Amino acid sequence: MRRTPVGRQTRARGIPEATVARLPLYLRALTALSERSVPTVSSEELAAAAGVNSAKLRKDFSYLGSYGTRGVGYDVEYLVYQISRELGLTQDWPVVIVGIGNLGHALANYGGFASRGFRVAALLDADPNVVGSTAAGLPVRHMDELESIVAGQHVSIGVITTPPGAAQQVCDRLVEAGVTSILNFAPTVLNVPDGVDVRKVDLSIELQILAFHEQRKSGEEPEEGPIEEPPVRERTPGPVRAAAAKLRRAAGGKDTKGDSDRQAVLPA
Amino acid sequence: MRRTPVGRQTRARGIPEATVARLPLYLRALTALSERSVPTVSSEELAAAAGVNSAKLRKDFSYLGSYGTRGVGYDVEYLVYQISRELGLTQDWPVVIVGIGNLGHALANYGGFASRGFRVAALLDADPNVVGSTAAGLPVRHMDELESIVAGQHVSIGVITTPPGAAQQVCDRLVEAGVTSILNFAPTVLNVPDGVDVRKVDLSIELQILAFHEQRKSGEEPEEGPIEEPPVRERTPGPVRAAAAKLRRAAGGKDTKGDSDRQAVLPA
DNA sequence: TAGATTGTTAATCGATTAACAATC
DNA sequence: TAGATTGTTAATCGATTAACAATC
Repeated sequence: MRRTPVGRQTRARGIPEATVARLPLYLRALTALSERSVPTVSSEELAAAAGVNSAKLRKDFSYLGSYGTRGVGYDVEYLVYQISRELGLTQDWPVVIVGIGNLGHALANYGGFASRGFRVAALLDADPNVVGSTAAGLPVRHMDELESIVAGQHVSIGVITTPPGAAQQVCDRLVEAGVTSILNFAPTVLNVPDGVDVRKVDLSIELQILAFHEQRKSGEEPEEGPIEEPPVRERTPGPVRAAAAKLRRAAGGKDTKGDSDRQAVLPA
Repeated sequence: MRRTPVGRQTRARGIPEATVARLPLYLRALTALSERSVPTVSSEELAAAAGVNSAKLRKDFSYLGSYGTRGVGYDVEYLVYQISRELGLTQDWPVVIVGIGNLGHALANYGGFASRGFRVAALLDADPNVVGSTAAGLPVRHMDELESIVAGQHVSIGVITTPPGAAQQVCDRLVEAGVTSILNFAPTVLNVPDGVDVRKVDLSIELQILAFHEQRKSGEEPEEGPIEEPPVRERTPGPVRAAAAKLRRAAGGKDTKGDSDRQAVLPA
């Protein structure tokens, strides 16, 4: 366990992860208020804008310090600054994107990137046909340059948008080169040494979670197959694969969903 | 609170959200094992492949039922089927993608989409210049067709990849048309009625969370400015905006990071 | 039977929430 | 002062984890 020193003055270190994950949401809402020149905001209003409840917001802010004024609310600009600083956004974060396919392209063009301290230091790809093209005005450079770019530009954050098969290998090279934070879009579990953070963004997982809940909305219980035979449970493992796969394919045809009314969220 | 009936036979309903979110990870690891024709796997092995610890995995599986064999492990094919069914992946999920910019394009081409029951029913865009082009072999259709497509193809899942300004409006139309699950890539908080699920994928938020931890790794405490004056706390809100913004810009220049050794994860 | 591994219990930890005293 | 709203407390809830009895 890494132990960070306790704050010298007021605040104790150790902001809960759940709070850290919400700070960007608050910051976004505050930035919108700031652009509308709103001077102050209450926890109730800000919470509504960020999509959380106000008790949670106040608790979250209490980890940062006492930045509000009782009876009044929070000063928008002041809070924007405090949260930005807490998140480390008052400094510049050069980022490399590895794998310039469709997704890498999309990310390179993503506006929100530059807006908050993040700067695309380089786009990298292993494919000679891609290297030399440009994306978002930047040249795509060859993977061979990874190490020198990371070292030369002090890059500590890498984004992986390669095919899944290449992700671990790319990750290893990034870490070896000195990157200590990785945002992984490839559907792969990455193994990294201690001290390296990995976060993942996974479309497929998100869709599957939605499907889980959707299935329940349409009134379907996935427990036992309603009419069809439930797949035979093979107690003795061994040559059961083919049979099980067959069962799975057969079960794939089942679909009571097409009949249900799309509008009815909770049909009887 | 929605109350689902208790399972008729063995299992009680109500799988914890944290467990649901991990089922796709297990499924992916199991699918890889299945492709390698591995017949059985222990909780220890599977947990390692999925990047969790084995106690958690066994607890998770215990919510689904008793699908393992003591002393042996889990039958890979059988478990693939059970988890697929639990997640609702044994049925077909038509999906619409709204907003065919860089990201929408990338998603349309995403292979993992089709692999697990999800099928792109339509690509939609409001821009006449984009409508009629093709992405991933599918024609981009106009937003006007949204309602008829959702109704006609029983679409219950929508993916929003529009600019942030259009997201809520698109969301409203999707919900009105009958969509009850939304995956939102736009950096906007979406308001939806009860019964509609929203999940969000937000690059900017993920990067900010990484930056937070990265800042701590480089030994920097964001508490009080080390040398610079901490920004003046204006107690009386009002015309403080300009001053605070100025302070914020000034503080942006501060950067002790460039000096630190990229390799040293925990410098003293 | 002996060895292996699951499924479950119980303890612990972290996050959420309502309520309200403090205070502007 | 009266009204409003923060910051904090304490209760509750949900998730994680180690340990081990059950059992293949």
